[in-house]
Amino acid sequence: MPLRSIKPPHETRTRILDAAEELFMQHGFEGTSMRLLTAKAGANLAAVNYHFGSKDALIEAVFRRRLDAMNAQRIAELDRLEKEAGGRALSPNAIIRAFVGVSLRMIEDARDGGRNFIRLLGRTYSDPHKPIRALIGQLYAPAMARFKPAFERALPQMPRDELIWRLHFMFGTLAYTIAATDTVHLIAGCKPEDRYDARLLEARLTAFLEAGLLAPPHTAEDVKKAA
Amino acid sequence: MPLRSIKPPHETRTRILDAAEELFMQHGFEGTSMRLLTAKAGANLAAVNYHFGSKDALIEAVFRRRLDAMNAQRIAELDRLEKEAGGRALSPNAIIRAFVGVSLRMIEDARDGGRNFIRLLGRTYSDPHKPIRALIGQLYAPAMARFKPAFERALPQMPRDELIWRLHFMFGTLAYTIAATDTVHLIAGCKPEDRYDARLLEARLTAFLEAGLLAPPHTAEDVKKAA
DNA sequence: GTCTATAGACGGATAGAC
DNA sequence: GTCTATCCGTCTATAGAC
Repeated sequence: MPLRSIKPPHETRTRILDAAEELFMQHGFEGTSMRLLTAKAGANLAAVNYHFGSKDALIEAVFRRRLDAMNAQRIAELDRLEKEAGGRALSPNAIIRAFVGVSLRMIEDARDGGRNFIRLLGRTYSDPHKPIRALIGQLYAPAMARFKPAFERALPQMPRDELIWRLHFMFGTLAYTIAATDTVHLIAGCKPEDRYDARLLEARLTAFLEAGLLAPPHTAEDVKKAA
Repeated sequence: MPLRSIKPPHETRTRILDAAEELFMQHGFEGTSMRLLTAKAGANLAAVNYHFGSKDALIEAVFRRRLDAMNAQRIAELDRLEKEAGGRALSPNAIIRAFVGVSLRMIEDARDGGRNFIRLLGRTYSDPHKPIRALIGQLYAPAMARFKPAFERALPQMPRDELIWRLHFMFGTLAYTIAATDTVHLIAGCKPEDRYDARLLEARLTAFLEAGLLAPPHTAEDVKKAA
């Protein structure tokens, strides 16, 4: 058995990606220097350029590593549900769970750093930087193309533009929840005990999102009241 | 009438704050240099340190300028509603509108730059940087202290921990909505026409939030399903 | 209050030895 | 693949003239 270097748990490339997830989450992309990052990864400063080419390419690699797998998991889950249902339409509740469950379960995944990534992802949704937006949009496209028709089928009576906005709101609630779950104390005054119990959080969030998705449509009067 | 400098519409201090809102929104705090910022403001590089002391102090001033007024407006609106209602409890719908309306109306306010601030605010909610979090929490505290009891009174039957989570979700939906309203096309595939009609957006968002707030509580079975 | 000039630290990226 | 050394640009902040 060959001697292994002192460095692992993982290879340099992997350690850099792990460090990047944590530091980008904490300090943002521009606020994270390659010096700090490589130091945290136990790698040399030049290693980022050797393995990824540039800082920007590293950022892209960070998202590709996880998002493709996450969205594949969502689609597989939806496939499974539809197969189980035979020809019957799925409930909105089940479709919501298939989407949000993947993210929420990662909150608990402290072992391999999924928790860092999911929080990074949550804060990146509200980053207006164009290349980032384009990348995120591209990586989500397959899942969106699969879930939107599923919701349309589950809610055939809902106007399409209303549905789009409600999916948008749901997406936003999820994004904020995964980015800022540890700020509930802003509202509570103290931290609830269950904040990292993914199953309880999924039940709470799904109840909220399902009700919002199925809300009665707004009326012309509601629009007038908003003056 | 004395000759005015070529520089105004506003004073240097104001122009710096306006430029800061726009650039911080676009590039984040760390991604915005004082060189670019003062250039955009038509001011000298040294002006930031003269007027604010440091970059960090400028960041704080950017939030103080708007948030105190916004939250005072929210509280005044709630005062007015309660006075109108005499002793009767307010509807959750009305309380929600009093809170979200202030933010949503600013989305349309391109004239004095409120739109830039509101988008900056939306993305700052998911910034984990501790001093920023502390500042935001501090500036929101008076409004939170006023709105939480109002919701509790409107929903006396709802368990307190459930209410806290639902307020948290509502806060998050609003944050994402104001930060990323121009990304609906991610879901839609094309941009809806009404994205900047504040009244329509308020009606849509309020319908969603009210339903989520009033959702039936999750059951023990829901938690089990989330495995 | 506004300017120029500059200090002094830090940024990403690369060349070239091993 | 990994290292050291270094180029060169940018950063915040300040000193001091006007």
